[in-house]
Amino acid sequence: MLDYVEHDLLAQVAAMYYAEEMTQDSIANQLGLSRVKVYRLLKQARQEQIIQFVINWPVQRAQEVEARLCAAFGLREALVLQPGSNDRSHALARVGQLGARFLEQTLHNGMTMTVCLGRSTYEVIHAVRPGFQGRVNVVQAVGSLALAAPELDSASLTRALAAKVGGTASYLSAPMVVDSAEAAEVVRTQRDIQRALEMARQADIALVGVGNLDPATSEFSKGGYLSADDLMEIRASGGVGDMSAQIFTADGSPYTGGFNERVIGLRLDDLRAISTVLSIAIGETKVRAVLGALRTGVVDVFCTDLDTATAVLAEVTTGSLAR
Amino acid sequence: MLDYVEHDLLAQVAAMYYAEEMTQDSIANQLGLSRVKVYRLLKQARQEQIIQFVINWPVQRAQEVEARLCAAFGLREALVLQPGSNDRSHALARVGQLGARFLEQTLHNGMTMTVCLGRSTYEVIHAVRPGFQGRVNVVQAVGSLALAAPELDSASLTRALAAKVGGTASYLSAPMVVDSAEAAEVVRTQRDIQRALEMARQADIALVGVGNLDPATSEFSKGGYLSADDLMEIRASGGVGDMSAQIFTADGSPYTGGFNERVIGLRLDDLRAISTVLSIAIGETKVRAVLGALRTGVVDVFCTDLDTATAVLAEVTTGSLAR
DNA sequence: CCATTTTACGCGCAATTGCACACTAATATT
DNA sequence: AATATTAGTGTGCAATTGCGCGTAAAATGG
Repeated sequence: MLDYVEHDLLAQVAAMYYAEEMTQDSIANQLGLSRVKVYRLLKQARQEQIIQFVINWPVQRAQEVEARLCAAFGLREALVLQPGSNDRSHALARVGQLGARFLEQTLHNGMTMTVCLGRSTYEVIHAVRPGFQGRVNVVQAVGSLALAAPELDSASLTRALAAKVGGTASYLSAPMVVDSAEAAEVVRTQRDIQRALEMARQADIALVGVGNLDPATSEFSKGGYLSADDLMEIRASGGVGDMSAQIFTADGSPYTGGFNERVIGLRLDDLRAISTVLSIAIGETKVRAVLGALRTGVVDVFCTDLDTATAVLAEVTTGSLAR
Repeated sequence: MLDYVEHDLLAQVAAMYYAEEMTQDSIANQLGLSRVKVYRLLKQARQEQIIQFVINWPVQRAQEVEARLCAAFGLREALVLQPGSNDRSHALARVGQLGARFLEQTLHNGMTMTVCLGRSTYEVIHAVRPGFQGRVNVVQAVGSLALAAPELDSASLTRALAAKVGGTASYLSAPMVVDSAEAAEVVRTQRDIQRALEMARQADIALVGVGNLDPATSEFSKGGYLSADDLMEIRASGGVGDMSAQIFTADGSPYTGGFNERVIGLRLDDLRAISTVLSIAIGETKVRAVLGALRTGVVDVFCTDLDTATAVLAEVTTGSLAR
């Protein structure tokens, strides 16, 4: 964590440089530092997110599609980003912002929230603006995974979010997947684990991404927990995607092939009991996974972009459920 | 207002430059623009607040003092900024942020809010981050004033806030002060004025600054509405400060010397009826004005810095009410 | 206590940026 | 139609910034 005076200096310098558009040189003179020092402080300030660049995208939501999504899946709310005219490289970041705004609106003092893992989740948390929504208890919803990108892990995200909203972080200090259902049961009964899981179950809000089980992009395979073959087998026996590492089938029921039981984290039933489950996913490759996810009845608020939303709606109306 | 595609381009460029730290050159190449063009777009993006620099100050609130303020004046909430160790040039901006966070927490869909004028108010609005608190109706609380700094006027602030939160602006198209109480009565009965005032009275939240009546700094004298002599006379007959251009005395009662009646805007009684009046003020010169303001019973939430707060509390305990 | 590693600092130069100025196209004015 | 006016665009150069590298100070550890 950052010392108060350091933090203050970083903020000071960042304010002078960005907000007041002073040159690094004059900042250095005024504060009695060398210019290089100022340069480095600025770099650190960006790194530590002391300064954040909030971009006011011209958000256009596709309200008609939102309404159709709500109707089709019984959602409480849908947030569908109408993409910008030009490139869509920022699509995920912008959808993340959309989700972050929802969170900012919804989070209040004293609430508990629980977060899973993945890039979509990361983007949402990243887009949350520091402020004092204050005293939010952030709980890790699922065990840790040695990912290729460690900042996408559930524990990292828990920490990041807690830092942003000035709340406390509660960690689930366990691996995400263990070797057998029996081992998982043993782990789950450990006092600290049990406590963390119970806290997560009591959360007011859950933030979950939707994973597809594509060997090329799935976090499972990147983390080395499941080989491409394993994934293919799961898909062959009906799995289409996961939330919080709980795999489900195309009709939204839990996958019964024996993976879910090995996971330390919230179950689909646990999520269903949470009053506000915010789920985010975009991309052509995730359409079938999203369809399954929405059918689990777990999701209350779904956030995506127009392409994905229309693809999902197209899939559901043509009734092409065949695998 | 800004075209969607322009807005999108500005956001695009700003995102690439600031968030992704690309050089202006590479942005230009990628988007097929000249570098100078990119430079100008960036400049515009800052100007139009398409990009905003959110600085995460290490906010330390002086909770003990907050509690004492609440107790002394029956406030619902007090927000007192503990100043940073080094310079305090940013004090007002930081207090503004504190106020802005409160607003962001408090504002919800469909609410109505009303704003006055002044630098403190400006800073709060400036510090509100764009997002979709959505569909807030922002109403001008007091007529317009030809200020030295036009961006501090009630109408400008109304527009600025409405743009930020993506809501609608309702203007009170009248001068702030007219020549006589009779003229004011005539103006107030005009249909549009009446409508705007009524809407302001129904507001859920009011944002007001506290003015002192110092000829050197007061907006009144800068705007040429009151000469230094007039101000001195008002002070001599008991006026110590104003909120929403309504002057009050040291004990918090309305000033009866015949200025308030000439103002087109919310009266103190109107403000008192609003459930959340957020008031901001800092500075040694405002201590006596603040003291009076807090005694009017109008203010529900007061936001300031530690110096001002302690000075106000010192004043109230020593009982130095003498003018 | 000294050797070794780590951390912090600032010089100097190449890359990047800010901006004055000149130039062109579009629009308004006579 | 001719001319003034304005808005937009690109060139060139000075100012500013980014960062590799050598040096010194502080931490580590035997």
